Amino acid sequence: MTYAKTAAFTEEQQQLARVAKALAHPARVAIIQLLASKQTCISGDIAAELPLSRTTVSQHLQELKALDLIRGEIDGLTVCYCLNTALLQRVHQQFTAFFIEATSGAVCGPDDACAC
Amino acid sequence: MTYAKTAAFTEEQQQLARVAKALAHPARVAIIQLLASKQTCISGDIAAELPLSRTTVSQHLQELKALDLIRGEIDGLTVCYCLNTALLQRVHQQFTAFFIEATSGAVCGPDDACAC
DNA sequence: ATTCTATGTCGTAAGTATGCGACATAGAAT
DNA sequence: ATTCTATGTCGCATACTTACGACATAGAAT
Repeated sequence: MTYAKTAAFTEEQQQLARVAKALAHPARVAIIQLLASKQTCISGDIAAELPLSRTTVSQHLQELKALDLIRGEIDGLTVCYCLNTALLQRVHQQFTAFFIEATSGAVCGPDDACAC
Repeated sequence: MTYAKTAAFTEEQQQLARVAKALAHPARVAIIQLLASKQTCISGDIAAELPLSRTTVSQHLQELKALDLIRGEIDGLTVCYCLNTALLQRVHQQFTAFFIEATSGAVCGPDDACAC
């Protein structure tokens, strides 16, 4: 039974890790940036703008959609994706809280040394 | 030749993805939180506080160290880890820039609808 | 010198991610 | 009705991650 000690951590830690995982591939970062830049929620044009096959892009989209970071709406033949900005704002707050917690402590030596 | 389209994305996207990947496991989130909470940069005590074997924790530590997010300093028999707060601050800024970019655009319908 | 202890590395097993071609589906166009 | 087109799903190959026991190393303690 490898893989799956995840449950042993706090929900907060799991949530942060889950979102981090969604951002852990440049294609998904690129997709979010694309959706943010275009006013229109482009659909399969996303695939055309990325150096990946349509299939692979579709999978990345599903991963983002599974976390509800993006949403898709069918419009006839095409599908229209857009960012869930409300969720993204909440996630931003979570990350900020984490980083503030992480950077508020004792500082390491500026070069390479621990402050032990 | 699977795996490795990474190079086709911008350095910025790759960098964000790299760090996100480091945070993409609750154990590593927990490690950073632990190091932030303890004043002393504890070493193998980290392993004792996590529900994972010493080996596995060591691997997670190496991953964080590889990105320079944490630093280790040998002190006799024990090793003393601490956060690289300067880097963490820079990373925080990168994430913030990304999230602001992502949340500044057109907002989705509050319920479920795209604004296409 | 020998033993003890804290860490790290190796090897392995099993799960997961990445990437894509081929197929399926379903609306649009003719 | 048939064909075209935009998407999604399946299955596969390969690579990476996670997790851990067993071994290696190296300083401390006796």
